[in-house]
Amino acid sequence: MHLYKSQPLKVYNSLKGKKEIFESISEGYVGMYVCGPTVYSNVHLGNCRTFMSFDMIFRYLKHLGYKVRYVRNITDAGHLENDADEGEDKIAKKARLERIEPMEVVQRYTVDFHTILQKFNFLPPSIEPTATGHIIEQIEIIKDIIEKGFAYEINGSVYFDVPKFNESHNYGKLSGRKLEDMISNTRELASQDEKKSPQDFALWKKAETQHIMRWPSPWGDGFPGWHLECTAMSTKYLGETFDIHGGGMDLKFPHHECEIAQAEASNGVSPVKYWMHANMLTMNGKKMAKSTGNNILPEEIFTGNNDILSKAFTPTVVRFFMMQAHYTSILDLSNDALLASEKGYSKLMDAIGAIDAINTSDSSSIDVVSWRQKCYDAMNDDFNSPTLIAHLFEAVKHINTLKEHKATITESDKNLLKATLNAFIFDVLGLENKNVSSADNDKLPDVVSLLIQLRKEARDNKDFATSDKIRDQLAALGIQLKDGKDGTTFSVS
RNA sequence: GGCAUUGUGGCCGAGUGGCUAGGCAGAGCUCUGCAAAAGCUUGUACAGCGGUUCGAAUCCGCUCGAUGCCUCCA
Repeated sequence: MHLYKSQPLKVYNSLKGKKEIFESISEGYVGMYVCGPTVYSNVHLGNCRTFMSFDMIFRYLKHLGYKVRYVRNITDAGHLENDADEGEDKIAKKARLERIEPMEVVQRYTVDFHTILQKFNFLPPSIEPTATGHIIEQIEIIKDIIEKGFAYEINGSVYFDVPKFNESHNYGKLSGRKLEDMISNTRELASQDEKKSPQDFALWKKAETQHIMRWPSPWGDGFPGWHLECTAMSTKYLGETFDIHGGGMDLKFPHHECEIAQAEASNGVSPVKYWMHANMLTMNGKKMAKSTGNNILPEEIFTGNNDILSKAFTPTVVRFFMMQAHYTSILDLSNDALLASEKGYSKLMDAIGAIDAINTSDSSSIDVVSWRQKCYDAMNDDFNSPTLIAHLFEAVKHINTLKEHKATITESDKNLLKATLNAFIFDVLGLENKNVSSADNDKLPDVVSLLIQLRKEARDNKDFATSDKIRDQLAALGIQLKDGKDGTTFSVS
């Protein structure tokens, strides 16, 4: 019944720097935590790629039969500007600039985040907790860490004592850094820093009087450090040790390194069995940055409203484009790449739509069973979606060959082929079928069939002026007719 | 400067120590009333320079380039 028993999965563990056989801590169950967005502006397309990678991973784990608890947080406090005036909270800053309440900022961009993800056909996580909803838990962890001697309070703020922690633990094991190197590479700053060591990081920050996002604590009014929320929420919902922790490559250090330190200091055990990091998205070969203008919002792709694009692209085409690269590779977005993906996606959907009409035989000239296993092998190899897609196009070729009666397939193989394609394309990759007509135009197939019939009659009478008129005018409406061995089909673009 | 990831044919992108990735674009053929679609055929790719090896794009070293990070603090 459970596929995971027959389909051994390997994942690349950033902590070890190699692929490992995936064995969940509790058989049949997977706990997965992914660092969610800081909701102070519209969700970045690069962020979407990270979350989409983990959406696909979530989907495949579920497909394998695991019961997955997927926790993805919303950071609505504590994430400070690192290059701004005074280390202001990103959300508080936005609120100040727009003269609205911080929670209005949070609400606006949380809604934006959910809207975009829905367009991309994301599955909702099992739990989507917020940092502000877990202040009490965070304070408890800080108390615990202080008690164990790995943190100190000074002037109403609490800092994690990294050198102390490093004496008995390994700070830097995830990012491959050594504390000594970090110390020698740190610029000497003017010594007004209240931290004992530049490597120390804040668990709790004292709120200055003008700081509006503040909570009471044993150390006075303040707010939690950014790294702490993830430790608090992952521990609360997934336990002291859980299976998978994911996030963007950019969070590896310091964020994830600090999470490990906090959890080990507090619980005495390493929090995560498999660390997984998704790689970055670039555009036209360069990093995406608002400052250089080399940046694009998801909505601008859906509308085509951006200078680098020649047209609009649907969310599912963008999703297909992203799935064509491995999640650990840098992916480069460009108009040409999206155009190529759009055509490939179309071809895939046309094949899906053509399966039902295929005639079956007593024997198969296609080995569907081993093809299916190749699809699983690809996904089992650290979620290799691009290789999976290569295999899906093999199936496309098979389907088209069958359509031309140049191959044969049995009824059961045909059903297996169809079920496998549906499972991987829609359940695992999360693509949506554009050929499935919506309620608004569900009469379209009948109408087009009528026109196809009229065109056939015209062609039979050698009235090519009429037949071409039907074909060309439908094409102008975005409906393409395709003449095949068994008559004419159509697709809508 | 340090750490990490990375550099594949016109474009996007997999992969392995010796055996086809795949998609898009291009070329030829088949089919077709003509197209389109589809099928078949077609590409002296693996940043550069050394090394290991019978053999490396795949392992090692160096060089060059790309991407991320270098800590809540000016």
